[in-house]
Amino acid sequence: MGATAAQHPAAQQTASSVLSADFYDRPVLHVARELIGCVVEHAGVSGVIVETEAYHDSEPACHAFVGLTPRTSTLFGPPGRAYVYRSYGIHVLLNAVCEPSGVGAAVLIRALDPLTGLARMRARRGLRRPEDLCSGPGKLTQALGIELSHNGLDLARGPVLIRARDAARGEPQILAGVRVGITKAADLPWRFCLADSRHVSRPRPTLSPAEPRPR
DNA sequence: CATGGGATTGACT
DNA sequence: GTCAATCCCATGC
Repeated sequence: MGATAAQHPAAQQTASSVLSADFYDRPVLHVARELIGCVVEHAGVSGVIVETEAYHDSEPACHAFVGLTPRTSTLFGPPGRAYVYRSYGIHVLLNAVCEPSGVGAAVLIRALDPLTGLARMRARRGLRRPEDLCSGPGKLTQALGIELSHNGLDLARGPVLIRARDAARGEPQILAGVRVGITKAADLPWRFCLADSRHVSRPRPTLSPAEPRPR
């Protein structure tokens, strides 16, 4: 195969098809990168994923690092479910659970490019510029109406859905960098952003190509 | 049962 | 640039 990794079969579908569990049943870093360009939808409100981060129970920034507890049971459960939790007592964050049952891993959805339901997003977020509606993990759950009650639900069955990338648009240009807002394992370059997107969350950090060229 | 710490955001100096 | 809001949950007594 070429320098660009082959795409997972579950991602090679029409733009409207929902990603199935086997898409998520793979190394979380692969899923995090390939979720860029996919679409998150809830009740007709949707956006294109432009920023993700990977978390894995082998590193201390991941909630699952502490092992199986009531909180982490979703993370250790089957792939393709939503892991939704409250952050800083205020915000709700959405993740996609990855890797087989028994492994605690997930992709944090950090930013969307608003696609449909812009009026409802503005109603929930207040009048904002389009770049402010979904440019952060707490912002996008508010814009889409995602709540704690969605924790553990199947992302292939809804009400929160993730649809495959539109293959007709070609491979997205993806940059990698360190994760945002964590103190442990802060050096891992497990953040992925769509290059050139104006909808990425705040610090537009120093990012490097996700798939480095041979030297 | 008490405590401490966040995978953030928006308002303010 | 600084900082408070606010709640779930892991941990320890």
